[in-house]
Amino acid sequence: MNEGATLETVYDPRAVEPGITQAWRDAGAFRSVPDGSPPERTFCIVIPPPNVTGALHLGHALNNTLQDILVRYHRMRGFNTLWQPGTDHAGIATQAVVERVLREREGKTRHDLGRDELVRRIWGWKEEYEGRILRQLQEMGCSCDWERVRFTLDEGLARAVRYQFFNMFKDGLIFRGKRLVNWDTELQTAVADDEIYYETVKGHFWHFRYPVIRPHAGEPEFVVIATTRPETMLGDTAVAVNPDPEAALNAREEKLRAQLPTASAKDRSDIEAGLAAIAERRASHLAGLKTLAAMARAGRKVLLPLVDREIPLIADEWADPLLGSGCVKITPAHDPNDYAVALRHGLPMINVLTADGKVARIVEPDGMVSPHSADYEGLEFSIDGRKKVLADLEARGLLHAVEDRETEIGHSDRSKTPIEPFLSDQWFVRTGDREPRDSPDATAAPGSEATLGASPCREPRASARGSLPTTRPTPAAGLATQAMGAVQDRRVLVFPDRYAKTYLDWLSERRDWCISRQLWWGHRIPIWRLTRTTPGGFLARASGLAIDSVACNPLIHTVYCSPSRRESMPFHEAIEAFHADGGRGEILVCIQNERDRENPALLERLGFAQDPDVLDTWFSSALWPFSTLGWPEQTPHLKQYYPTSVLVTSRDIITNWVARMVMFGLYSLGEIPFRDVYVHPKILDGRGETMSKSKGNGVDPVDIIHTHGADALRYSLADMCTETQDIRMPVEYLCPHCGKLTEQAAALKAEEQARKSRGVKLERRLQPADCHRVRCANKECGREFATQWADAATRQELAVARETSEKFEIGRNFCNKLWNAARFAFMNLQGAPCVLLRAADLPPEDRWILAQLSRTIRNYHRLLQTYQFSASVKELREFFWDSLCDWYIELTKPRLAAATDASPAPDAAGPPSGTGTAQQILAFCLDQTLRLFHPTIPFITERLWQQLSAVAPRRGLPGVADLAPAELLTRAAFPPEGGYAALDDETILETFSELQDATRGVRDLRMRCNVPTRQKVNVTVVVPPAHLAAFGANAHIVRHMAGIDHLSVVDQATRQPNAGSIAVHGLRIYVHDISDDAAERVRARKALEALERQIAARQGKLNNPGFVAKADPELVAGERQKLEEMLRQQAALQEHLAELG
RNA sequence: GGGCGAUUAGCUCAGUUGGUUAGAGCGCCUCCCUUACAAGGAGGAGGUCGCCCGUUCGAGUCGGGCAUCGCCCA
Repeated sequence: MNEGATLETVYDPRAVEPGITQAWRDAGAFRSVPDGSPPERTFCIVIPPPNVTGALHLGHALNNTLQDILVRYHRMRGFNTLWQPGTDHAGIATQAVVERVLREREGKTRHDLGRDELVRRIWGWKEEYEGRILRQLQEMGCSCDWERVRFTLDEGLARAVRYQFFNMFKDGLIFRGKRLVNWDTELQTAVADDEIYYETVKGHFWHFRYPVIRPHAGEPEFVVIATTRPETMLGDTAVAVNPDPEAALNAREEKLRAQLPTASAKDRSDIEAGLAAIAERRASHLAGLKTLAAMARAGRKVLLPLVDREIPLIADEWADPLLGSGCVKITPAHDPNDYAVALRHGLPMINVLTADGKVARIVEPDGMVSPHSADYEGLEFSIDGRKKVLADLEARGLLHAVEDRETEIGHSDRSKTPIEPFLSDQWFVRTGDREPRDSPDATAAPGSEATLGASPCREPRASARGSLPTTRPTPAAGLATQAMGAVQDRRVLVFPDRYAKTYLDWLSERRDWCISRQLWWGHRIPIWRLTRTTPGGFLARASGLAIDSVACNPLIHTVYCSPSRRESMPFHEAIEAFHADGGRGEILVCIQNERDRENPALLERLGFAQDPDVLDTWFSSALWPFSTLGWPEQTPHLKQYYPTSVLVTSRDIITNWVARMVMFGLYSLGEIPFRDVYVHPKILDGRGETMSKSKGNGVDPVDIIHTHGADALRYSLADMCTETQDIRMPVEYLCPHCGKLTEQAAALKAEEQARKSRGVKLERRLQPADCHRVRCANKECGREFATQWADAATRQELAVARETSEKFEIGRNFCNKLWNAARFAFMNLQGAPCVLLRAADLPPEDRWILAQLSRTIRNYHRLLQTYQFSASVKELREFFWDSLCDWYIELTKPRLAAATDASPAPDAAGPPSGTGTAQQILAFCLDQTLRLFHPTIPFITERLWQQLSAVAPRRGLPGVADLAPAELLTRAAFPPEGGYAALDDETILETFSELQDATRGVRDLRMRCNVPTRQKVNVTVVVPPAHLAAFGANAHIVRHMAGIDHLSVVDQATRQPNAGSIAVHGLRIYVHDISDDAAERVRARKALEALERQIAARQGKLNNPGFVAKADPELVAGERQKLEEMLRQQAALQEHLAELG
């Protein structure tokens, strides 16, 4: 039976992929087994856990394809391999999306549901999307150990989180402090910077007068300040003026003047306007500001109106003499810049906002409630609060002026409401170094507080006396310094290495890491607190028995904090201290065992309450490389696979995640979490925007798998994955009616136009998620379809379009080519032998393809080991397509024909190369090709491997490549790292290259003269006498590949009429009877002119004494040789022209 | 404002320590359904390597400046 005929002529991935997936699963092919393999023979990747907010898009497809390539490559090389899968709970993102659905579908908030019910709903969401994500990965062919799937909220990972938190708390690396956060008053949570978008709104700039207390002679009675947020004045604790307004203005002026000479015309007018403004300021404000700066130095105060608070006039650079009045009110609890000013000057911070967006009770710095508090408390902060503050100031005659002004207001991405800066208590991980004599409980290093809005307020903390001994040494180098060291001394290598700078720059700031989130979805902070506000707190003392029980437990750690100290101490001592201080301090108890139900119950009976916040998702993610392996247990997996081999990720989480994994790995295990970090490009859509779940421009890889196949997806992504460029991936809708493509970018543009023409004002660029119905761009169709973002009604009405990108045709075409080449081989490999072959006996094309193969194998290893994915794919493709298909298979067709026909090979003039040899070589090359390609395109190669094993079960090159049989390609041996030395042959590579050029020369002439491919031509090749024999031995290659009927190889000949001619590699080739002389003359002249230009250039180079004297002698000799070759060609062409007359 | 990167053919991108006539894929043009593959084969056209200055015998490549774009951080 003809085995090739059992394959369809077109590769159909849908028919192949499910069966292959099943075969791998049945064989347990990806199961990890700790067997004590040494580290250099162990390979492990932990997946960057996709978050369960939504399904995966092409960015994830790229990330996971690259990981799978590395994993399969190492598995085939015989490494003990684990790819650890799992997903991430993504606290805020997941909770927000579930809350949004809740609001939209049921009109409820999370408070209506309560904590337990909301969390139950989020688990439901998680189950759905985790399942979908894992299916997406499996459909892509990811060879994870599917029996080891983890989730960041799993029991085992919860234990790791607890263990880590407990240790860090005990070591004084986790502490509580104040911090300004971006507060969403609607959702009542802090949100991250990247969850805020800014909108320009029309507002006002109000100028107020604050009275100066007891002004001296010559001093103003009022200081004028300006603000866009009048209501925040209730929290003012200072007014700032620039310490040296004259110098500040001068510096600004100088800078502008320096820019002027080189500025472009459009910048020039701006600069000139700036200079004019400075001059005007100098005249109008400078004298006054200098007075105020002097007053600030003298310690003068102003009276804050409405609340009658005495606040200092301070000198600080933050006050810009060009802006407003030149003075600025300082509201540390409600503005990040003011907060930094307050830290510099030790100002008190007064919070005047409640969590739900009302004016808070106003508590003065001395701890007393302001007598004026009742006037404002409870008003909607920026609405009624503002109105009342404005009215009251105006009534007192303190409103100086009002200007119109546009301001940028931050809005929460989640609730679409304005963000308020809000001072609140948060938990932090200290990353900075310790002062030499600091104990774990000491204050953070001063340098760590320099960063704006990122560090807690100074919390006075005495050094710990009598703190419990820690099990771990606590070196002076903090987490950040240690993590930097791992990259600096190259224990961790970053590819491409420029990203090491991103990592080091970020860590060098040693910012404290805020780890608390006001959410319900996540690992709850394992701290129980007792404060005077805790209901029944003072009952604690009475329960002596309970105190003893808690005190005896070694798995709890207690810290007592009061305004004057922070100390670890036994529980019962903390209780005593608390009472001794009259309840002004607080007790923090951390419980290590997450299954401990007893201690929390005891503590709660004593009046303690668990902190309501959850941990930042990145806290559990930072443990991922070892928590997934079983840590804190010393499991066999942890022992075998930690540290892992490489982390594959995208550059946007180098700081959030990579740096933190290194910090935690070093802290927890004393060992880096991975040896390499490979940072891959990002996938951009047709408009150059990164794909993201929120924009809705992400394409589901399963859509691509449906239209193009998993291997096409993988091949295309790997092929596009170059080192410096992000991947541009124009997205298209696949019309469900006509099957034609409509560009997403164009559809968005059309939608924007349509909205504008309807008079809708666009506040920002439309995103694919805004686009629910689209009209097909195919004019013959023109029907509407729905997108994946359409609501249920629209989806009911219109068919939904899949999304795709024509970029994936690269991969689909490639797979089809591979399929068909294999198909051809199978039709010709029946009875292929596997015998000892001697290189010397092989025809040149056989030696050539084997030498090419060996070189390709070697290059592939090198490229993949340095994460050059695109180059590695290119290397393989060129071998397979350009060499194996276009030359070797074409050349062996006559030899192979003998296997199927009874008749002898038609190419009797060829060398004595048997059919069997061709079969053996082809089988071997196909075998090696499948192995080489398997990591990249696993499904099709596995399928073809099975067929190959059926057709040619015994294959290889005995003595050179002895191939052990393997049931599954995925478990077969990868070709060896050094290639096959016995097959390397530089000479044949050079010789063959000349033959290829000669062939191309003939083909070129034929095409130019319109000779059809099937029409044979007669050719004369003039060869230098010395090469006559050598060329003659290989002439069959040119003859066969160029469609030559009669080929004569001579050492001398003249042109016959109507012969086309070409010079190549010192040969002169005549193709007879195809050309008219006139056309040939024109062609030859053009060729001569081009040649002479090159000759002139080269002669110029060689006549340059500098070049001859300084350049590498070998290079100069090479140039000489090339020049001589060109001169020979020139002579031949001139002769040819002479013959043409 | 600071950092990183990009700018090479119509499009998307390669281009190694500076050294042949700067390459590939897609698209385009011509020819070919030759028994593996039209998702293919053969051939071709198409580039002042963003701009300026410098280093060098020699610059797409190294240095400086400018322009435009992107990302990260503030």
